[in-house]
Amino acid sequence: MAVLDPVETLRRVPFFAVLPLEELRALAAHCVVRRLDRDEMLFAEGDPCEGLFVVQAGAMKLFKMAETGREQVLVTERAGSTVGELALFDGGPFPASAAAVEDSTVLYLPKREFLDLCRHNSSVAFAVIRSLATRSRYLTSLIEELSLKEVSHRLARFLRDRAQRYGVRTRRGVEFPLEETNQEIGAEIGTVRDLVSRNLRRFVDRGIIKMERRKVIVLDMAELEAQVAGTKRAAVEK
Amino acid sequence: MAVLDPVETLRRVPFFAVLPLEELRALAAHCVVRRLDRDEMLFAEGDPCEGLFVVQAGAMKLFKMAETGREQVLVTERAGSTVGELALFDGGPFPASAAAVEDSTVLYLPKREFLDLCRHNSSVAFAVIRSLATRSRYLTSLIEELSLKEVSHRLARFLRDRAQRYGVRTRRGVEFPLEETNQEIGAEIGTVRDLVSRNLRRFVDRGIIKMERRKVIVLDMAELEAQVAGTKRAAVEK
DNA sequence: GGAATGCGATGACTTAAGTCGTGCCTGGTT
DNA sequence: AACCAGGCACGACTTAAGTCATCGCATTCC
Repeated sequence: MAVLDPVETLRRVPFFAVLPLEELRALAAHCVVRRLDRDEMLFAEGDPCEGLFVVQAGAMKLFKMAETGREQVLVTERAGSTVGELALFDGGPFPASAAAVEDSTVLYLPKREFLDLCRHNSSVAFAVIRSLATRSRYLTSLIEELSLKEVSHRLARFLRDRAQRYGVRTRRGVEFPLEETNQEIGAEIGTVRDLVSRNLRRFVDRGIIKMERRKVIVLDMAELEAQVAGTKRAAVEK
Repeated sequence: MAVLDPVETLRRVPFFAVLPLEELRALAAHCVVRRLDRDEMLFAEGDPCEGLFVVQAGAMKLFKMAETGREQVLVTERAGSTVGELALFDGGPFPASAAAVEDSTVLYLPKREFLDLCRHNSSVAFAVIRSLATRSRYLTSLIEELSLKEVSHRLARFLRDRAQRYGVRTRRGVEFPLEETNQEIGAEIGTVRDLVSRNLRRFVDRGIIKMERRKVIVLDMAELEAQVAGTKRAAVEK
């Protein structure tokens, strides 16, 4: 794989995209590249935050972990997304941990340079605001799911999202690969390995999906959507 | 009650506090005051967002509601806090509903004026960024609680927060009023009325707290703290 | 060709969470 | 004083969620 150009990476970040080339170059000059193997930690919850990370290749997950080992993924960021800006802005420690989901590279931009840029360039600041708002909106919907929906609905939503993003329409239905283990899916939708397995099987039994090795085929998209819409019990029709 | 001064209200908002008096006056001139009775809705999830609301008196809750009627409070904002800025920045509809927790008044500032201000005044923009970051941090901790902690721990945290904010140390322990109904507490910590009742009783039985009318007395703060720290089962000592 | 390993499947069980119904206070209203 | 409504208490029950242990199948690694 060719060495990636830091300038191109920065340009993919929504709030740097507005900068002219020479400013991007100046920023890139302050960046340090870091490679991470799969599952390697980028930082841990509680660590002090000294700069901004930009995902250049691969993917990073932001997650909370309980002493029991159970984990909840907050968000997974891919190329062109940033990690750690939250702690950077309010000055506190990282609110969650970050680790590579696959082999990845990230750029590290020291706090100082980034904050100066935000302070002096209002179009960057404004774009940062927009991206923080989008993130808050996402967190809000995660709270809604965890609090008001059951595991099966969260799993249905997860599958539907994958189908929309990576799905290919074939004569059998909408197909997409499922790389992660049940354990990882559990961490994303807020439950454990076992329940992911059981609920997947339930979907298969009901003819909503079909599973082949590391691949899912959605047979009945309408029914999958209906599952997503569900809420906790009592919503059962009378 | 005397009529409140809009300028004073705006000055309490962290990201307006930096403005000189004449700018605050100019902003205030664009504001419309609105009174709400307890439980009156300010806006509903999905409504388009046309401006920013600033709480002047009373308190507004931001919440998600399921068809079953079950509700999850995201955050409660009091005087000097804003409501609705999230949708304003990313241009989407409101991600949650808002209603008055008690009789309240809010200022309404049209989108246009506020966005212009953010775009042209970088110190306001920067302060907005900081407040969005703080809010995200809060949402993150709510997700952690909902996903990784049990109802009793969430209730313990709720009680501890109240004790810290409103508690008065007496010879019996730390006392504070508990205005809300079990229903409302449930909506805040992500459960139903019944479980709040049962878990409160459990704390009373164990001698951690004592309840009198609309008042709570924390008898054993150390134990309450220990409860807050807990996670889901398996963490039980062996 | 095993041996080790990690993951998925699954049945049996335990427990927290949630539901339902009833009855009792308490505070406010007329 | 009598009444009513809202909220709380509580016991009995149901169910989703989670735990545990076992088995089997691929992959990978010597």
